[in-house]
Amino acid sequence: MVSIPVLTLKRLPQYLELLQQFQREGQSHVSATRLAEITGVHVTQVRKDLALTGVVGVPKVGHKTAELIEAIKSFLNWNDSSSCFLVGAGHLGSALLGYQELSRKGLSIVAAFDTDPALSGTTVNGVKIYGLDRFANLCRRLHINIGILTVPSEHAQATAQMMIDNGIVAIWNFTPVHLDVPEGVIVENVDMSASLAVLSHRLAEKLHHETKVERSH
Amino acid sequence: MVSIPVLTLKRLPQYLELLQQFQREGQSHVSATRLAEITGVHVTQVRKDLALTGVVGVPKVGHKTAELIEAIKSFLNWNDSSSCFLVGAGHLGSALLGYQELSRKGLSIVAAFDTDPALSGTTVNGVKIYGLDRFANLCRRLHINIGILTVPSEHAQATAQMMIDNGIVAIWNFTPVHLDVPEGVIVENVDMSASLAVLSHRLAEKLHHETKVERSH
DNA sequence: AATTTATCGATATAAAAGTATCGAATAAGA
DNA sequence: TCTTATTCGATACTTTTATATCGATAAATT
Ligand SMILES: NC(=O)c1ccc[n+]([C@@H]2O[C@H](COP(=O)([O-])OP(=O)(O)OC[C@H]3O[C@@H](n4cnc5c(N)ncnc54)[C@H](O)[C@@H]3O)[C@@H](O)[C@H]2O)c1
Ligand SMILES: NC(=O)c1ccc[n+]([C@@H]2O[C@H](COP(=O)([O-])OP(=O)(O)OC[C@H]3O[C@@H](n4cnc5c(N)ncnc54)[C@H](O)[C@@H]3O)[C@@H](O)[C@H]2O)c1
Repeated sequence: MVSIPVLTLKRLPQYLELLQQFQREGQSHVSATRLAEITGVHVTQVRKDLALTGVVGVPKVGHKTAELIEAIKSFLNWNDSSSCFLVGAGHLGSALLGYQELSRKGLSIVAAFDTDPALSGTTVNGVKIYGLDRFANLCRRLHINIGILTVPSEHAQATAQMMIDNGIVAIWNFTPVHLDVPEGVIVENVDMSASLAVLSHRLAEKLHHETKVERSH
Repeated sequence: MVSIPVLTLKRLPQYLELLQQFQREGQSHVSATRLAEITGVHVTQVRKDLALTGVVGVPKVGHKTAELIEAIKSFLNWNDSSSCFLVGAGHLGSALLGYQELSRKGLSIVAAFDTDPALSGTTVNGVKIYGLDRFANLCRRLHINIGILTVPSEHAQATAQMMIDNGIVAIWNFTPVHLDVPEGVIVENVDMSASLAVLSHRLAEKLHHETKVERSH
């Protein structure tokens, strides 16, 4: 089996976003050239990425927008939605509970869990919040295999372990903690710090450079 | 000037997180070997990454934890905090306003902006929310050059443009929209969709594989 | 004091990702 | 109908990133 480059996987949602916009605008066809121009990704790269989803384009016209959207969605398994649990309904957790788009990306949060007794029993955006004591039972009964981790950093590892112990095999980790998990368990980190690091360094570089240029005049 | 690999920049916060944990545990020294073991990054890679920050280690003992922390922070410019504005104080926006750690990563949100009149004048976690009409004036007066973008997708491009028009040169973009900006403006996307895409595909792959194995018995 | 061991840091090799080139296909215009 | 322009998709090439190797160095051990 050909393994898909991670970077391709990461670019696909970007194409998808654009394609959906094009579709709303009523454009029936889109060329790789066009996608490349807008995203800044090299044309050849776009072609390679799209090729992996199995679509074929026609010369001079490109790809059928609808077909391409379907291809990407089905490739990412974003067509039918997977149920998942969220643990840690704090600032970030409740933002995610209120994030409508998730369902369009194949993810449906069916329940949330929090240690805070004040939150227990409440509902955020239609999702009920339970105490942690309910986790094991519900998780096994509903055969949940995706967990969203938004607890404070110091509880990240223990919470991840609890998830795994109850059958969760994929963790979407929003904490900056590196999770130590058994082989076979998928951990995907949403690394805001990483992104901020790039921003900070780039900006510092830019400002520093500008100061130098100014001085030299 | 040697340009720093993006991937190095993205790994640095991960090391930093670990180092700070080690420091709390009272470990005065850390070796690249150790960091490699925990993060899963190859030792040689860790060494190269650290080397870029200018630190030097000593054989057999590694690096001084405190020194390494300082080196990374100063390299990322996370020592002194930059002021920034946040636009779009909705679900995600207010989560970020409540995110204490930001200040430890060199970022200080000094004001937020939202079109919703109900939010105008309120305070979230000590940060005041203003109407958009106040943006231009405040932005210029305070010489803000970083903007956090958390408005609904359909307003992303226009809001980004407004930021740029008022002197913002770096945008931390949480929307899935590809922003079209003038040269010189830094855009850093926090791409949750990208991350989710990797998770979804990996999981689908894993589950599919397991089903196949089961069947073959 | 000599030896072992763990680690560093430099250099070399390998793998992955990105970019360029080119022929083939197809629609639109001459 | 023939030509031209545009796009596709395959292959070759380049650059970047990751991994392996190796000598040097400093602490710990004999
Ligand atoms: N807030 C943000 O915008 C943001 C951004 C990036 C990363 N993060 C990360 O996300 C994580 C959560 O951040 P936050 O700002 O939402 O924190 P928070 O304190 O607002 O929310 C954490 C929630 O988890 C609950 N909780 C605590 N221990 C728990 C446990 N063991 N099991 C279940 N629930 C538990 C708390 O009651 C609270 O409701 C942190 O690791 C943070 O670094 C947050
Ligand atoms: N909620 C999440 O967890 C989450 C996760 C990932 C990405 N995002 C992205 O972040 C963006 C915001 O998501 P959200 O869930 O916070 O949405 P939201 O609707 O909860 O919040 C948006 C806020 O922006 C304000 N707003 C609207 N137009 C504005 C304008 N022109 N200028 C200033 N403010 C304006 C609204 O009043 C609202 O308060 C979206 O693009 C979404 O895709 C959200």
